[in-house]
Amino acid sequence: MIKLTELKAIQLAELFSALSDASRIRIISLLIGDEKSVRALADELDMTESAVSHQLRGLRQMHLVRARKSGRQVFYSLDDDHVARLFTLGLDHVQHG
Amino acid sequence: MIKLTELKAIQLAELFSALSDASRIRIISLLIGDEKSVRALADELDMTESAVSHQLRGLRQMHLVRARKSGRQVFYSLDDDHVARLFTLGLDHVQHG
DNA sequence: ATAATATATGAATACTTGTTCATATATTCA
DNA sequence: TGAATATATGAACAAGTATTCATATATTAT
Repeated sequence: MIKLTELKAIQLAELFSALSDASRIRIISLLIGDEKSVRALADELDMTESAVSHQLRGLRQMHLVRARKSGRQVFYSLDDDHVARLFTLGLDHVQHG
Repeated sequence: MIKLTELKAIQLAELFSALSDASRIRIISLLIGDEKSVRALADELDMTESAVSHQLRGLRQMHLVRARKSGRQVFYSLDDDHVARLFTLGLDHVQHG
């Protein structure tokens, strides 16, 4: 048993919420290893740039991705290695589930 | 970049969805290390047994918890160690975020 | 300055989800 | 058998969410 404050429980739930959508999961899978522009992501995901941009905002707010602006493009990458680790650990669970 | 089928993306999102609610996070935090009955969980969480039971069903379906019936009680525990690892990895991210 | 391109944002809508309440099932005890 | 206890389930409602569409901001090129 791990003692959690209500605040930490909410923050943890918010973190996992950020990963709880297939579009965001696919965005993260594309960002593992390199950075990509919004348009590149939208093309590969077959989503509108607007939808991708909305999702990226959520990921940014949870510090899962970071943005780097270059000219008129914005390149997104994973914010830290926790993200890829959560991703691959989750994938493990799904595969041996 | 990790190549994901759409099915796997959906399954991963479903896994994280199962962890995306503060009540379920608190349930899991209570189950790390030991098993607990539905009533014990409900008491500690200050939730109705019905609400806890509904949540446990979702966790069971995602293979995050398992049920052991003993008499008229049902004792729940974490299904495998992936769960606790996802939990503590998430907690890490929240704390050093 | 104007046009074109890349991204972000607000509002609206359709869809999903967590809880409550009432009820059902299962088990034990008298 | 009948009463009591523990858990599960279905329906319903409120609250949250992902996408679309229209529009806004920012940057570059002419």
